[in-house]
Amino acid sequence: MQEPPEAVTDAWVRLIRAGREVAGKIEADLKGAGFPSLAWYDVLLSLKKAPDGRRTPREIEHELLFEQYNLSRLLDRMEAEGLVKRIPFPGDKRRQLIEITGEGRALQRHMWSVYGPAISRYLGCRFGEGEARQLASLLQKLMGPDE
Amino acid sequence: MQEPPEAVTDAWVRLIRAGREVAGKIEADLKGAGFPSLAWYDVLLSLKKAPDGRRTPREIEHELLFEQYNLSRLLDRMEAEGLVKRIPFPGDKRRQLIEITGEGRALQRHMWSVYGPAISRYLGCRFGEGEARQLASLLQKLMGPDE
DNA sequence: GATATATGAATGCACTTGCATCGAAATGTC
DNA sequence: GACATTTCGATGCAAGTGCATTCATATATC
Repeated sequence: MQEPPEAVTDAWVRLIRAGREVAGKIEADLKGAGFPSLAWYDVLLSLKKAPDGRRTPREIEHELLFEQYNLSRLLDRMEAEGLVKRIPFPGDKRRQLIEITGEGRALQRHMWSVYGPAISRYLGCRFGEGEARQLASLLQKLMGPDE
Repeated sequence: MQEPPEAVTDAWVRLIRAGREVAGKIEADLKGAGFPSLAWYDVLLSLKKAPDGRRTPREIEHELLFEQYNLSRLLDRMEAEGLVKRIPFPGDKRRQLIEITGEGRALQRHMWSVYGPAISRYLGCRFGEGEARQLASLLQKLMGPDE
C-alpha cells in the first residue's frame, strides 16, 4: 500500500470536513429547538423502523456504528427519559430487546420536524436529486468490509 | 423549509455513516501503530503547511472546525509532548502563535506513513481518480456559509 | 482619555467517551 | 456433564468534551 493520489486524499479530507460542518449545523438546530442530539434520533428511528419497534442492542450498534459501551449508556439515559424500554430476550438471558415507547415515537416525530427541514436547508438546497443520488452512490462504495 | 426528497436524506445518512466507518478504520490503524488520533495529525499538518510552521489558534480552529476550548486543551497536550510551542503574538498580548517543533514535523511524517496507506486501502482502492474528483466536487457544494 | 464593548485564550464543573475488565449466560470440546 | 471458550451487556476509572464563565488585552464611543 503506497501514496494515495492527491485526488483521493482530497476527497477524503472533504468528506470529513463536510460531514462535520453539516452535522454541526444540524445539531445546532436541534439543540436550539430543545431537542437531544442526532445519536438519540438515530436510535429512535432505528427502533421505529423495526418490527414491533424492537431491536437488540447489537443490531443498533452495527447499524449506527456505535461502540457497545456507548450504546449501553445512551440506552440508560434514554430509558431514564421513558423513550425506550429494556425487555428480556426470549430464550437467552444474556441478551435483551430494546423497545421504543409511545413517548419515544413522539419524540422522533417532533425531532423530524426540525431535522427534515435542516436537511433541506443544508443539503437539499445545494444539489438536485440527480446529484444527491450520485453522491449516495459514490459514498456507498466506501462502505462495507474491505476487499 | 419542507420535507427533503428521499434521495437527499439518503445521501446525508450515507455521508455520515461512510465518514464514521472509514474514519474508524483509519483511526484504528493509527492507534495500532502507536500513534495519536487524526486530530493531532490534522493540527500538525496544518502547522507544517503554514509559513514558518506557525499559525494562530483561531486559524486552526476555523480550518479544522474545532471548538475553541477543545483546541486549547489539545494544544496543552501536544505542547506537553513537545510537538508544538506556544509563542507570543507580536503586537497583541491576547493572541498567540502555535509553532510546530522538529519533533512535531517528525511525528507528522511518521504518521503519514501509516495514514497515507490507510487512505489508499479504504478509499483509493475503491474508486479511481475520476470518481474521487467527482466526490470531492459534490462535497464541496456542502461546505461554506449558507446562502 | 475614561468607560464600555469586543476579542483571544484558559478553566471549573458536569457530562460523555474510551479502555479494560467484569459477571452472567450460552456454546463448544472432550 | 464438566470445563474451557465465546458472547452479551454493564461498569470503574481515566481521559476528553461541552458549557458557561473567567481573565487579560484590544478596540470603539463619547
